[in-house]
Amino acid sequence: MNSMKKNCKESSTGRQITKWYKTKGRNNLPWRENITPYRVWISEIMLQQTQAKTVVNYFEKFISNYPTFEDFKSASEEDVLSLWKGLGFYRRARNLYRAKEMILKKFNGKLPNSFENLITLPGIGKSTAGAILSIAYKLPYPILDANVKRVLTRLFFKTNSNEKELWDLSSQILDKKNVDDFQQGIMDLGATVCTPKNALCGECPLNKQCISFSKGELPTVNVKKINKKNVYLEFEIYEKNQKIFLIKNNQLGFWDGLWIMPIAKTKQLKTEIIHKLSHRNLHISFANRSKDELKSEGKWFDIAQLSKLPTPKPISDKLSVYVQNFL
DNA sequence: GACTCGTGGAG
DNA sequence: TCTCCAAGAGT
Repeated sequence: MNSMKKNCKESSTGRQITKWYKTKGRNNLPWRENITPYRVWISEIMLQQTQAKTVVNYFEKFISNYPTFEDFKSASEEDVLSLWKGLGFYRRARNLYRAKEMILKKFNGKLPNSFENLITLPGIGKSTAGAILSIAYKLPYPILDANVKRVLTRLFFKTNSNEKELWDLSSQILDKKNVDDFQQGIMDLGATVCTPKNALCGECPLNKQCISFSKGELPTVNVKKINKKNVYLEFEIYEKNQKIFLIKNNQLGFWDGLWIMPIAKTKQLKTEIIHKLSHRNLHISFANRSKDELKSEGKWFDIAQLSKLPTPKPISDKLSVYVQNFL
């Protein structure tokens, strides 16, 4: 009896979110137009751990290259990485390629519409599967991204909440009859109203039932402390006849699959630039070398090719100097 | 279950 | 400048 009452109240919360979304949601996000499973899939992968604003340009560029799954079929891993250049978390791009190959081989070229099949695809976990099922197929599955987590922990005042509890809450408040709008709504609510700092509680449609709001206090969240390591890298620049020599990286433990310059085996700690990764601070320097010293396995690239080549940010920046001079 | 993967926005 | 943190998944 008690749980029935609870469910009733919670699904009304879901309807309030859906209602709020229809007038106050973000209505300028490209993946919300012309919704297809393919477009939802691409956007959801790009949006993992990445703010919507950052994704917009990458999504539009990707879609203009591959408007439909049919167009995407023949893309190579390198093609996908090129379109991912600068977006970060490049494993997503490689997994997107692998997933595409699996869809062709195992699912007859159609993105699955069942949870069990979706999560077998590389790069699609529980939350992304839930988003695809909800938004593309209108099936009531929960999602639990950073926005939903924040909204739920505050709404129900869950201090140091555990994942399972939040997944249960996410399932319970679902507006099953309007899952697509509801899911986008709860994410918008987290992104624009229930923000990490300076939340706009006065504008929140849930403020009357929000425990945190009534307490005038936010639940504590456990913050992971990251021990950042300093890494010193000297890149070797080989140039001849308007060409630059690069190697496909698989040795650093990050930037896998991207093209970089050969790395010098120097013990001298020099720093031209500091590039910050999520878990390391890279102290980077560059050294001009003559091609006689070249020993690495790699390829010479015309300078004209470099702008499209998948390279990590600091390498792209360095190479852009050559591109500028070349033009 | 802790750790790792990138880059940029925002305060 | 510095810190937090983002439509998470894989190992």
